[in-house]
Amino acid sequence: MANLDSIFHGLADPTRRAVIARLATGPARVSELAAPHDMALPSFLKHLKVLETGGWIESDKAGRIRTCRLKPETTKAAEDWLGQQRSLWEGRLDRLDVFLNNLYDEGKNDEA
Amino acid sequence: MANLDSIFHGLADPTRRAVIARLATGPARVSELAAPHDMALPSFLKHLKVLETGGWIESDKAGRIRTCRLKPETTKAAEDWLGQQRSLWEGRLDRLDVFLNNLYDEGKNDEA
DNA sequence: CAATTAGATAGCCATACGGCTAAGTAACTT
DNA sequence: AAGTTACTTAGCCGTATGGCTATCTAATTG
Repeated sequence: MANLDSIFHGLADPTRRAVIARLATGPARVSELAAPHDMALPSFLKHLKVLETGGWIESDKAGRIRTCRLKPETTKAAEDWLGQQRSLWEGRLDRLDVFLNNLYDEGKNDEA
Repeated sequence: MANLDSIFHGLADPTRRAVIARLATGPARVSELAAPHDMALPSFLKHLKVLETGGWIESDKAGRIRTCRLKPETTKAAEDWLGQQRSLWEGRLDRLDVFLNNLYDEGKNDEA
């Protein structure tokens, strides 16, 4: 599995996110992926390379056609990391909740 | 809201992810955030700046102490984008499912 | 076989990134 | 008032990024 640095670096560019979104709907050849993007092919190929390094895509070549497809498990790695932060955060809210409930309970004790 | 480029760029570095993870457990001052990281303070401050640009953190200063806290809504922006790709992908699987079911139904027609 | 197509590679360029040191400022502490 | 603390700013340095053109190879097509 690619490391988180290269996974997130893959997402930090609109061209690359567009490629991922396109490939999420199914495989495509290089020229088809490149077509919507107003840049020279070698520039675009660098983006594909970054996506490959990040574990977002894989490809193989038949004749002169290279077909790329998404590796959707990489999405999971990214989502997992974000989810862990969320649970840290929500755990914190939980503890705040406990804290506030304790305050409330103490208030009730004061009333008694 | 920060754009997706800067949001994901914020995550593409281990120091910055560690800061986010730390802040997910609660606010902290700059020196406290910097302590675990073996780098000069100005280098570390650049990372904080990247996180601020990416909408991951905000801060304010009381006396000479700057306190940073997480902006957890930014996690949502990142998760939302990933979720959209997932639903594209899963939508594709759904359509594949429909396709396979159609094949199966046609098979039944052949039997009849 | 000649021409075209699909992609790959090499290398140039400007800017961004991620590290550093040195020096500055503002706020406590003594 | 002097010293220390907590950042802050300026600026240098090497590498990475993201764009380009020119050129190359391999596979089809005519």
